[in-house]
This record gives sequence, C-alpha cells and structure tokens, in this order.
Amino acid sequence: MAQQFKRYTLTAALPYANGPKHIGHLAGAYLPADVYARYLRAQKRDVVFVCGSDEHGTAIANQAMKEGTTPQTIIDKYHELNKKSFEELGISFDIFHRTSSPLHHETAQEFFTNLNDRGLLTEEVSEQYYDAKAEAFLADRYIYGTCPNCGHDHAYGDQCEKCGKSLSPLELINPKSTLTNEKPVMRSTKHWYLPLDKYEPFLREWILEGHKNDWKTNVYGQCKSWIDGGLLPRAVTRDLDWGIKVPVKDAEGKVLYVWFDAPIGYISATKQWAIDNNKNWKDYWQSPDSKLVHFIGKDNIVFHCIIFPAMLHAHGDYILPQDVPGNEFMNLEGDKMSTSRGWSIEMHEYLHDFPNQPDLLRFTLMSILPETKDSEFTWKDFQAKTNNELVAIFGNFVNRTVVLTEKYFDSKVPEATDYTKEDLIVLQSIEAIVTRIEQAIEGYRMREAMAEALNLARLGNKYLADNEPWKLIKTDEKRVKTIMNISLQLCASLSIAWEPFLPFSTLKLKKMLGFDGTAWHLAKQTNNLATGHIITNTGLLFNKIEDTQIELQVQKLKAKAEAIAIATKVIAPIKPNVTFDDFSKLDIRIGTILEAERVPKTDKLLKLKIDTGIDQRTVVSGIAGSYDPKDIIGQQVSILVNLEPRTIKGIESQGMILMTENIAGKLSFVAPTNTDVEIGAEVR
RNA sequence: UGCGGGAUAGAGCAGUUGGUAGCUCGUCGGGCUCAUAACCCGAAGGUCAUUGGUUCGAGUCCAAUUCCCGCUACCA
Repeated sequence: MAQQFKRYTLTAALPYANGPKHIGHLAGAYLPADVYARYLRAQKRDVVFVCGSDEHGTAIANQAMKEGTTPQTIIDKYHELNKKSFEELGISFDIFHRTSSPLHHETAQEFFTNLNDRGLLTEEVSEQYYDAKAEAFLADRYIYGTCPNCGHDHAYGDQCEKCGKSLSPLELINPKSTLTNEKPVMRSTKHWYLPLDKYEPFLREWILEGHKNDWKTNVYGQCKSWIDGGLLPRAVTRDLDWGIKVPVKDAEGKVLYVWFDAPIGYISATKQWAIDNNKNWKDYWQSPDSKLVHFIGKDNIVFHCIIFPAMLHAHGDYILPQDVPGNEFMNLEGDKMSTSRGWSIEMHEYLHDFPNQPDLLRFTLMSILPETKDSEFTWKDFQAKTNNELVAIFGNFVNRTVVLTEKYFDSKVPEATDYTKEDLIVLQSIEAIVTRIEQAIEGYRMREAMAEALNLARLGNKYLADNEPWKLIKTDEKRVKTIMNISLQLCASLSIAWEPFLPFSTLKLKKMLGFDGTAWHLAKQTNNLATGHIITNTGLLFNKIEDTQIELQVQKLKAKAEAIAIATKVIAPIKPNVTFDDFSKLDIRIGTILEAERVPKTDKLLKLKIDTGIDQRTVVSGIAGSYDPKDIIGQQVSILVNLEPRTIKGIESQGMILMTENIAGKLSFVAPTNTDVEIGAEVR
C-alpha cells in the first residue's frame, strides 16, 4: 500500500477574498498543509504547494454593491492582506495565486468547454426570481418575505429564521429582494449542470471501497452520507456578471458557478508556478506517480471529495486526490469563531499585536489542531503553552546548552570521546523520536508529530539533569566535553526536526549553531557539528507571554464583538401611527410569576403561571435562553391579558409577557421599577 | 426531519484487530541550581455521556437515549 510517489501536489483551501481570515482557518487547513509541505521538502521530495484567493461569487458581488464599491476593489484589498498574513506566518506556499487572473479564467473556461463539447454537461431551463432594478437573478438567500408557516415577515428564501422551517422562494408570501427591496419577477433562465448522479458508481468505488481504510473517519463518513443520499445534477453556472464568463455563444450574463471555478484555481495556480519556475504543470496534475492532497476544513468536504473529483474524472486527463485530510473547527473562548460577529482573531490582528512571533501562534495552534473533533483556543491556554512548554522545554534546553558551552568551552563544540551506555541510549532515542515524527506527519497527524518533537527537547533536558555537567566540570572535564557535544548535536537535530513547525525559530537556532543543514535525515545524525566549530549565543529563542498581554487580548476580543454588534444593530423604524382607541384596546397588567418550568423538547420556551390579580393563568414564553426558571419565581412582569389564547406545544398560552432585548439578544422583563405596585394594576 | 462526526482525570487530548485506563499542562510533594523561578523525579486525581445487551471479559462490539458540532445541495 505504501506507494512511492515521484512528486507531491499539495493544495490548501482557497480563502474567499471577502474578508480577512482568522486563526481557525489557519488551524483547519493552512498550518497542517504547511507542516506537510515543509517536511516533504526536507525529505528532498518534489513538492508544489499551491493556494490563492477565491475571488468570484455572489457574496463578493453583493458586498461590493452594498458598500458602493467594485468587486475588484474588494478582492484586491483582501488578496493582498491575506497573502501578506500567510507570508508573515510562514505558510510556505510555492504560489499564492488568484482566480481573477486571466490564466485562471482561461483554464476554467477550457475545463468547462472540454466537458461541454463532449456532452458531459446537461442544459436545463428553469424559472427563477429576478430583481429588475438590480438586474440580477436572486439566490434563495437574497429573497425575503412572509413565512407561510409562522407568519414571520422577514423569512429568507431558503429558510425562516424564526420558526426554522426550510423554504423555497416560491413559498414566500409577498417576496422582496434583499438587494433593492423591490418585488422580484419570475424569469426563465438556462443553466448547465454537471450530472453528478452519473458518477455515483465511480464515486462509490473510488471512495467507499478504495479509501475505506486510509481516509479520516469524519471525511469518509460525510462522503458516504452524500453518496448514499443520492446525488443530483448540480448547476455549474450562475446568472451574474461577476465571475468567469460561460464560454458558449448566447450565454450573456452567465458565469461559472464559483464552486466550479474555485477548485480549478488549484490547477491554474500550478500552471502559473510552472511558468515562473520552468516546470511542467502536467507532471503535477496528470501523472499517476504524483500524489495530490487537499487540505481543507470540514465545511469543504463535499466539494473536494465529491464534486471536484467528479469533474476531474469526467475530464479524464487528471489524477484524483490521494487523500483529503479535512479538519474540524476551532472555537474561540467558548464560542464559535466568526469574522462577521467579531468573535475571531484575524491573522493580521495577531501579527500586529505579537510582532515577529508567528511561531508562538503556530505552536499553540498546532498543539490543538481540530484533527478529530472541534477544539478550542483560549488566550490563557496560549500563554500557558508558550510559557510552560515552548519556553520551558524547548527554549530552555537550547539556552542551557548554549550557555554551558559558552561558559566551559569558549563557545567551541567540544570533542566527544568514549560514549557511555547512557549516551548511546540517548543517541538512539533521537533517531527513534525523529522516526516517530516522520510517521505521524506522513499520516497527517500533525498534533502528534509536534508532541513527539517536543519529546526530543525533553530528552535533552533529562540528559543534562541526569549527567549534571555543572558538577562534573570540577572533576572530569573530558566527560563534560562528551556531554556537551551530545547536547549540541541534539540542538542540531532539533533545528531540523522542528523546522516544519517553527520555521522562524529553527532558522534562528541554526544561526546560533552555525549549522545550515536542511535535509531531514540529518536530524537523526549525531555528528552535525564538527569539533572546534564555533557557536554564537544570539539570545533567547522565545520570550514568555505576560499576564497583561493576554488580559489585553481578551478585553480586545470582547470589545470588538460588542462594537460590531452595536454597529450592525438596526434600530427598528417607527411603525404607522395608531389612535388612542387602538392603544386602549390592549389590556396590560402587572402580574407576578408563581411557577416556571421548561417546556420539554424546546430550546427557548418556558411555561409560566402568572398571578394577574384577576386570576391565575398559564403563559408560554420564549425566554428560556435568557432566564433560568428557578430564578424568576416572584418576578413582577407586565402581561397583555386580553390577547387571544393560543396553543403552543400543546399548552394553551393565555396572554403575553412584555419583554425587551439587548444587543446580545438577552431578554429583559418590562416591569415596574418600584416595588410598591400592586398586582393587577393596569399599564396605561 | 434525515445523515455524518464527537462525548475518556481540573484543562487539552491518545487509546491500534475487545484482555488490569494513558499522554501533556495544571495541582501537591521532593531533588537540583547550568538555565527565561526554568529543569529532573514522584504522587494524588477518571463508576471512559446515560441505560440496556453480546462476551469468560467492553472505553473498545450492538441497541436505545441525552448533549455538542457540521451537512441536508446552489449561503464560497
């Protein structure tokens, strides 16, 4: 099974150029891919590691419309920002291309034409909503209207956020365009489809049988779920003016669907790299002795395991991915990461706040990569891992070794003579650990690989502690020379073995050691530094993170999320005027909560018993997200008592509790501010 | 609703084909002093989400349940 490949084609998910990318993206795809790429290069294998900005699609087009700018402005901004961030974090793409490039347009069009000319795409005409003012067809998400199920007046074309029901745009009552608030019209449109159903036998054999044992369970399971669920033809074109023109006559206003063009971006990126480096791109995409690996997050599994392989298979000239190590997601301080909600650490933000310390982030993220399940990043953990592991174990061992060498041997590598049994065990352990690192990386277990690499430094610390050269120096200098020689050789091994994880720090370490080896096998050798060779103490490899630094970050995170919440909070417009008589019809009283309990099988509902002064009645209220039942017994409330009763979850609700809501969505009772108001009092 | 993944010490995670529960950090105790109060040694701490089943024996297999995450096809 261990097939030897001549070359490796590695891809990392193309970041969508509508905004900056956060550390969750980094941990999901870019970091593991980078470790793999750097490792393979150290093994002197033939590798190309490609990525680039994904710059088409309705999201960017609409964002530009809303901001009153052009899509080009947006993609230029974020392409540059993300490219720079990746560079500064040491993500070693051989090329960071972009899908707006002419070469990509050409490549994607060729791909489409190849399939279309061979009759592998089907054409279909359907009726879709069209916004005449914006001159655009509307995706389901861009239509809103009244929900036929619950009457909510701002349900979207795909789903009502209020009652959760899945909808189609046709079901919406009084549909409106989110772009212009105009009423959309039905218009017929033609699109091209990739008949995925025809590739089901191929996918079944290739994935379900061929990769049953080597793909990750989460990836395999997801694929199986899709295939077993039945595949349908999938549109590969869209009505939009932002994107790659459909290369067919009379296809005005139609572009390739972004998910058709994006993965082809891997190919065009490789083409550009090949041009720049005098290589043949086909070797990396069309030669069976090349290994193609896609690094992605779990949201991307279906596109990289089902759709893109089906496209490649349909085309026929291409190899298929050998593996798709999809990662789960990384949470942040107890909540999902989200750029739009401001609950995120963007790559450029980290780089700004921790200048020249990309390796610290790499280290912590690597140690909590969401390889088998979702994981969580906290600033406190970042501090602890940096200080207690990276600094205390790795940094400290190097520092001890360098300082002792400086002190005892004038910074010259001393000669090793007469290895003891213990010395030999240590030297063998180095080789064994490095081998384990290899195996872990080749199996995409990057977290485990780095944990092993840390053991290499632990080995060094223990070796020094066991042999106590600072004592022996008084009695047996010859023995100390051997001990320090071995310690220094171990530092050289560290500088190779850690390079995939911490490229900046290992470079610094190599400078200190005056060692310029890069080949992986050198990590197992014990004579990388020649006797008499001079080393230079250029300072500590890593610095500790202070409490104040992380406190600042936590505050900053909270402040950012809050600022965005305020900025995006829309103050509801005033409703049409009502007469005093209209208002007088409402009978609102002050009541007290007597009993409260959760309504089973619901997230938000509480069943309340209210004393209204007139009677005691049952009210079902959607406040469980904000209040614990046991905390609100005795709470005074305002209650609308003459509301028509309504049955909710089988319970008749006789009235409505008046609530208001803050930015965070937390509900609050509207009740008298004084405690001397009697139950049953009217609110006027 | 359906499907996929997850639930193991205070925290973060491993646990191969079922055979006396491991690792790192944290905590506690000790040692050492070359080192960024770092390092080394040792200890405490888990009814492996719940319930039932298969088995001589289950974290590991089966069934049901609960909770978390994702997907459910045009939201990139």
